[in-house]
Amino acid sequence: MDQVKTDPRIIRTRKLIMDTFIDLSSKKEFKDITVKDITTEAMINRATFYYHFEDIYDLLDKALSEVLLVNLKSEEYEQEELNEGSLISIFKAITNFQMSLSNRCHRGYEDTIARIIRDQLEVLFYKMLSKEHDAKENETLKIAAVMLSWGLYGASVEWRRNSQNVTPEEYIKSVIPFITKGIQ
Amino acid sequence: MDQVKTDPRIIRTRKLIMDTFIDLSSKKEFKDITVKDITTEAMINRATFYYHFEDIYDLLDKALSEVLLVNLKSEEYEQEELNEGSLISIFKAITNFQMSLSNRCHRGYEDTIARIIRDQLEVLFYKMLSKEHDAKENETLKIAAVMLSWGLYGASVEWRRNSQNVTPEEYIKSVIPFITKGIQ
DNA sequence: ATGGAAGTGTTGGATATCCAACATTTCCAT
DNA sequence: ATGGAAATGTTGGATATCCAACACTTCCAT
Repeated sequence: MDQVKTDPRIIRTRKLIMDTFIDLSSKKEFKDITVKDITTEAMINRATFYYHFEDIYDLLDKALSEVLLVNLKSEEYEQEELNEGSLISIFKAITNFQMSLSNRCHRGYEDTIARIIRDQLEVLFYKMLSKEHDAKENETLKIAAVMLSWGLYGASVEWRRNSQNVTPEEYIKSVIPFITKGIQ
Repeated sequence: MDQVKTDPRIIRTRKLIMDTFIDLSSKKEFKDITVKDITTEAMINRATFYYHFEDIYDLLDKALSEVLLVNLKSEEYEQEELNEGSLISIFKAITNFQMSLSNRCHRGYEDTIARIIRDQLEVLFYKMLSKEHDAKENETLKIAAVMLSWGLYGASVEWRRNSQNVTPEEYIKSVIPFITKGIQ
């Protein structure tokens, strides 16, 4: 996969920072977390933080992406077809992730988080679509991926707001034919 | 206390190595643990191991000392007098430590471990004795510390072998007058 | 408004850790 | 016994991390 393996110090330090950040996130709101908080708690130098991340928003971005990736178990999906089964489990992963976030007070950063989720979904959908379609449809596939990611994300927001009385699976299942077979 | 604070990287790495070692010790016998095992598990470079420890015996030495120190809560005792109360709790610490070790298969290394325990005790006793006696008795105090450490250690071995039906406290309590007031 | 305390990013030189390579020793199957 | 595989220590150069210092911004008590 990776031609050059990354220095173990880098893996160690990034994990330390991210874990500490996620840990702190469950105790404080994001806006009250400073870079110094993280670095002292993680026992790494503040300068080292800036060696790995541009700023604290960059960390938020990467930390959430990582957590979401775990939920999405991306490598597995990339092997799969884009059908009813995989769509349902992706949707469940999204709602799971959002529910887990809601315990961790990131109030005021919904926009950032939403963008991160959609970015991840878009990449994933694009990969899956590419496997089943010709390369010359490239631009079309990208747009399709964008629409799918916004669409599924929007559905998850709607579900969280109004429909938690039904399971995510039930919620999304009925509309899947419109995705796979089109609105006709 | 420490005039120069030690580099956080050193603290981090030593802890990683020691924790990994103690962890491995509960799964394998000491003689089957290699330096490579430890370093790969701890995700640090083998060369780094030799930067901190002479060899694996040096690690055993330092790791056990550290664990024992925690049991002895050394700083606290150093404040205290050498009387019935402190002797009892030190004895309890020793037996505690030995019982915790016996779960961790260090078979064949009793001698090394015994030496480490006695060394630690000797240092502690010497400090406590020095506080209550004149500096010019120095050499005598050192010998007394040696005898106390061997004596208490020996008692703990005996207790472990033959007398686990009584508590360590009961076991040692009766003989304490011989220590504090002499055999007369 | 103003000054000071705390947070942010950045820098250069010091130090710890990594890595690959090497010679040596230990182990053990044949 | 012998040869090869694995473990041990060691080394030099590359890289990540530390630290102290700096200029700059943000906040907020007076």
